[in-house]
Amino acid sequence: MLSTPFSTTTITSPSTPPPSPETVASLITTSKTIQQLLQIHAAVIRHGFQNHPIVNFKLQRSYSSFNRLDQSLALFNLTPNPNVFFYTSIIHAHTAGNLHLRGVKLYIQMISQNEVVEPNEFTFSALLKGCCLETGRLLHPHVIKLGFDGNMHVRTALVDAYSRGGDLASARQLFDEMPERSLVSLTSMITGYAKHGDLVRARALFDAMTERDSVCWNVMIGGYAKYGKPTDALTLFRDMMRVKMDPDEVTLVAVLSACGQIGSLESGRWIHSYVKNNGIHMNVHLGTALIDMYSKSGSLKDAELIFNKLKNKDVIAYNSMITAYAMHGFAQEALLLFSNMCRMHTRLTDVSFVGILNACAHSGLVSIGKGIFLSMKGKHKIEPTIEHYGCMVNLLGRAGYLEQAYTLVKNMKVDPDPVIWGTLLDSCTLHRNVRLAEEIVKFLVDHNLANSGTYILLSNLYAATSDWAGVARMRTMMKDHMVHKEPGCSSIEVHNKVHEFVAGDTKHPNSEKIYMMLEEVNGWVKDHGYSPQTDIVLHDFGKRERARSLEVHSEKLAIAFGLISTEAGSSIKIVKNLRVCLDCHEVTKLISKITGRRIVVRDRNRFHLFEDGSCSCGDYW
DNA sequence: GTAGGGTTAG
Repeated sequence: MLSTPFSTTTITSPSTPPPSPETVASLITTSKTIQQLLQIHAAVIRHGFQNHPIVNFKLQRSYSSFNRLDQSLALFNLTPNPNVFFYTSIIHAHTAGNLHLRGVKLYIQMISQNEVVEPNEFTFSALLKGCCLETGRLLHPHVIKLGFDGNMHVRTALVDAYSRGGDLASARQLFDEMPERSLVSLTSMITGYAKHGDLVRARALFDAMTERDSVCWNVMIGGYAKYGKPTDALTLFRDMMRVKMDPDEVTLVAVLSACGQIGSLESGRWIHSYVKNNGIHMNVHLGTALIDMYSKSGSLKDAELIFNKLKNKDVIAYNSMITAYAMHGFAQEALLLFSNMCRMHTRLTDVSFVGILNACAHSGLVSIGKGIFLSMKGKHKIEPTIEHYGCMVNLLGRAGYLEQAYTLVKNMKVDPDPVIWGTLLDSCTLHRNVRLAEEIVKFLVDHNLANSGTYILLSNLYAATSDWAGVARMRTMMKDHMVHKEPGCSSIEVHNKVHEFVAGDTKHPNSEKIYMMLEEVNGWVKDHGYSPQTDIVLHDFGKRERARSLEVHSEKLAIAFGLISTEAGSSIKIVKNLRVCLDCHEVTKLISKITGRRIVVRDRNRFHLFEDGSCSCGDYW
């Protein structure tokens, strides 16, 4: 008791008169720790103030601020006839803790009990904060009926509820009909657009703002980062720095995510230095974002350094590190972290399993992977999603257990997606299993699920087994059922500028030189006895496809550009949106041997480090 | 004595 100002000076000293409730109330507000607050609370009871409305109110607020909702609610329940202040505050405590249903219940209680407590505009602000769309729609008529819809805070909270919930039309109408816009209401509307991927509308509002604070910058940058526009995110971040708006942790987390997507180690390191040089607190969000950035930019070592130093690591930080190990093919390290998490009784998430199953898949650890997959539902009570099935299909298929993989797909509880069928077909090609591939393709065609990739895969398989009649059949089928698949796209960063290539791309200013380099490369690899497999397949698949039959996979273009635009001997780093194909993988190995360059390719699934003719994945990916 | 906008992983 001696450590608190309360106990030493005011309450326990026998020589001074007992404190007034007002004095106690003001002491409560100044308490810095939960321990201090508990001591003050004890003294409150000792002095018989526990029924004092203001003292109880303040105690409740303080408990809420320390996230002690249990104590908060107990005080509320002890208070006879709580007024609108007390109701509003306890509702706010619940909604701030994501317990909106209980907040609404308290609201219903206040308006339906015998002696009705009239809610005010503050009550609705509290109720609407972070609520879901349904709750917002439910409360909206109440707001109108009581005449609070003209209040700036309430109106903004409504705009926010609709806009977060995805009813952007209603949000926009409320927003447009506001008597005046504020920075906060604008940000709320922008957040709605940004969260739901309408970055054009978000940006239009953002550009029209007359004042901007860090929050709205963060929303806009974060929107770009989230919706696969990392270069836009970085460009906007540079604009932010140019106008001397200081970035905070939230900004940097978004920017790091963008750096990771691009694989831009240089920009990522710059952000890391910015954190160090500007005394920005390394919280778990920022740490996790750095781990993610470093691992996706190819530096597993830096990711590990951050992870080991990071305080208060949560499950997300662990997941990121496991994913990092998986991406780089370090299954044993991933398994070690995974078992540490299990030992600490950390509540694992679905992402933990995506990470660890991928780690197993990349190393062919079939029985361990199977065991972990089974433990998901059994021990951890997590229902596998399509992604977990995807990992298992990859694990089983790559390792040659094709029938097991196919059975798993046929029996899983979720609908298979094109990616999972693609994975399965890939495995059939790898293991030359024409029969199963045909069965799968027939299934896909019958169910209207086939895309151009499906036919190309089967066609490749026929070609690989010299079944030219099969190749011809696929050409016809492709003409009849043309469905497009995601185009391959690779990027490379040279001198702080990202260059993007799609298959067959001729848009780059240096295109001519790039194709000349490619010719040279083709000559080299032929001299090394390699003949490309894919060229024979794509001859006359209709007009569009004919243009593409001359195509070169995007990573080859990126590598060729890397070869002509970087110094001899330096590493080349490529980021690709799809998985690297067998042909490109073989060719890249040869290029690394012939040129003596290290070539790092990050594909959709993992890293490949090509060095002196071999790849870190051990040809297993 | 009570209110409105932003955060990470596949």
